[in-house]
Amino acid sequence: MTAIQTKPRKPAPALPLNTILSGDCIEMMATLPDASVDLVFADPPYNLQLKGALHRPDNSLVDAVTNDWDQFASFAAYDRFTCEWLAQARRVLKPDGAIWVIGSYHNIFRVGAALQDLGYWLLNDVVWRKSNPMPNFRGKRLTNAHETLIWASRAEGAKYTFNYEALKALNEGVQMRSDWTFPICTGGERLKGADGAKAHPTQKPEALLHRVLVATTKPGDVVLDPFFGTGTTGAVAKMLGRDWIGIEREPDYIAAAEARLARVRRVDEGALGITTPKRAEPRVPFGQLVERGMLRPGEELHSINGRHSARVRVDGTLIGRDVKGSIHQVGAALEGAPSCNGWTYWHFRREGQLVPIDLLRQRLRAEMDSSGPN
Amino acid sequence: MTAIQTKPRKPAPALPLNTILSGDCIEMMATLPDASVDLVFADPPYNLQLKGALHRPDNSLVDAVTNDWDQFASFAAYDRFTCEWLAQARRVLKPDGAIWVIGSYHNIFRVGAALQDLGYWLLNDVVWRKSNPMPNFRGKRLTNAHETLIWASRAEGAKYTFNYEALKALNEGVQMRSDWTFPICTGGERLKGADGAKAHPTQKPEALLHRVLVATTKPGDVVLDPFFGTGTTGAVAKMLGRDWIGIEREPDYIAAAEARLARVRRVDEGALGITTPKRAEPRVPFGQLVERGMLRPGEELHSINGRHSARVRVDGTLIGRDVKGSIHQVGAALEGAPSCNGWTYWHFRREGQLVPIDLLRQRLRAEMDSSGPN
DNA sequence: TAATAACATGAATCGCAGG
DNA sequence: ACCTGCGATTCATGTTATT
Repeated sequence: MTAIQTKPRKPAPALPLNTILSGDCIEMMATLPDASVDLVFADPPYNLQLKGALHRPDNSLVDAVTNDWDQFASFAAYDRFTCEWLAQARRVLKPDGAIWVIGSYHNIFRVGAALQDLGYWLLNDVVWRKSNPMPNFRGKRLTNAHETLIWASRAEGAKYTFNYEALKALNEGVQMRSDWTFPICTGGERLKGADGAKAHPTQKPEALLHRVLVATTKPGDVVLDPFFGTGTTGAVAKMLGRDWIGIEREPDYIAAAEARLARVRRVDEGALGITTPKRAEPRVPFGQLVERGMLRPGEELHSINGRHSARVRVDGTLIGRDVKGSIHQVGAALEGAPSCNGWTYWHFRREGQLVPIDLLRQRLRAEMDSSGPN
Repeated sequence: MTAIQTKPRKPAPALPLNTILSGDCIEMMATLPDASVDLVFADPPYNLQLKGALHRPDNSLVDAVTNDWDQFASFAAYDRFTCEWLAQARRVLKPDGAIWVIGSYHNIFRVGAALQDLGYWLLNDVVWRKSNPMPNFRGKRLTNAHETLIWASRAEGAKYTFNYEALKALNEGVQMRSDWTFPICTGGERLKGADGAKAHPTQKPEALLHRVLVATTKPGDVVLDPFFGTGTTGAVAKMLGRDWIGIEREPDYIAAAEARLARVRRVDEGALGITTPKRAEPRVPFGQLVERGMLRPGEELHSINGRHSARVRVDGTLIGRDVKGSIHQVGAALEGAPSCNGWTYWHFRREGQLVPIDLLRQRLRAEMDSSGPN
């Protein structure tokens, strides 16, 4: 496009990329422009209602979440807070953006219902199975060995990023499921303060964020984390070549996150590549195979199951029993199916063997690659 | 207590034990006395919002849940229905009773929030991991491979039954976790109509009910299922020596359930012991080593013979000289071999030594083992 | 009859580019 | 914005048909 824009819009305020905004998440999100962020990842307060201190069987004290940022007067107050930050997040999201929220049974049902009420469209709920959860010391319930993540698009029918092939590759060629197993964040990955105490009570493992970001963002996307904590989201985003914005209220967490992020290196460019779907490959019209002499007009093609056949016409259509049309249309008609991928359905005979016509398409694409785009 | 009751209450109506009540679950629960039931197990409509037909890649049609009973006009209508039946269930429960509700991401967040709003006290959410879920045929989301159960007591501070030791025994001596793995209900267990079609679209596996009832009821307890369907709850309750009450609206489901229940025998006392087969070693996707930071994206791997190398990408694939793909594919391509075991072929460098990546897999398996089979 | 291949199916919110 | 038509997409398990 070279046309001059006659009605220039007010320039959008610049995004504070790769910085931590200090303050309340609702107020700070309000300073961000509409439709500016590709992904929100949020680990909100869990609204835990622990009555007293919790002790292990040996009487040692469990360092539970009792910080005052996690106390809410009632479900109603928690719902109000949840709806406010989720509404801001939705405003800030691009139309094709998406959100992840992680929680436990204490809060995730309120979060999920709020997402639905605000018009988000749920795509999956995902279970993080902890390979090393804290046991239930009292033996009064099941070991709480998982947390739940919700993945939602901005609205019903909206597009969203999902790197299907990359996740399939991560899972050794089998479709990725909705239950993911990772250990909790311990050892060297766990940030400690000067006194050796953990810097944040609920630091998430980087492996979890790695999978979330590889699954639902592209390099260069902007990822917003309104409950940044000690910056796991930012650290993994930086490593994976994504831009990030963090919002955090506690100065101690901000300091820990900034020190952490300064140490993170982006991975090499070549390692950022992911397995890509066929869809991205250039479309090859079937007629080209005929024009290029890879198939003769009049040549007979056979269905994959050997039950049907059709002949190639000079214009790249097929003619079968009472049917004419594209390779897809004729295949669908003969099978009585709603649709058919003619490329994998039809085969031609070479030296007694049945060979799928898709092989010819691949050969053509290889030629196009070596001769550059046309 | 031996004191004579001076104001005798109207004698409670007798409980219709071990029968199916025909009708709407809210109306029928209203006929049951207060505080008369030990456990409610409920599998309510999920309110799926399916738009069009779905076909498998082989063009066969997926037999989806399109029954009228799963249709609701809006979230508000669904919430109203949910709160009404949950309120009746709470009235009918004994003070120390408990409830289980199963659902998917379509409805479980509304159910969980309603439970909390009505005064139930959540004890655990439990994930049913399906070992053989239906795949995502279009590759647009994660395979929806689990459903969620919520276990709640009648009120905060109320007592409830939890057979901790029995569940620990079921789990080979390790505390039972909140994620349970079972196959979906197929084969001989799945009830079929005269036409061979499934009698109910969403029949639950008996193994799931077995664990629920062993965990949270005692022999002789009364179990109420307000969405009885074809009677899985009743069948397992009868087998385990619990009393049951079913409520169901559809005459066809009632007929199927009654025929089924007539065939069920209570197990002999002491016959409950089971032997569990030794598990195969869990499959570990190579991508997990990357997500978990055991290998860096961009890190170089070397072939066992030192002749070839390749770099790790963020999605767990390798990129070598003109080849991309899994550790096995790239190894095979570089060697010109038909196949290759990437786990033993590829090595990484640590302190000058070449170490096989299989060592990292073994480390990961050790972690997974410690979390129990479930 | 045994081994093997082919077929069937499960609570699913399952396109998208180009004209 | 609507409409047309290409063409991408599946895992585990149980049952039936075939060799």
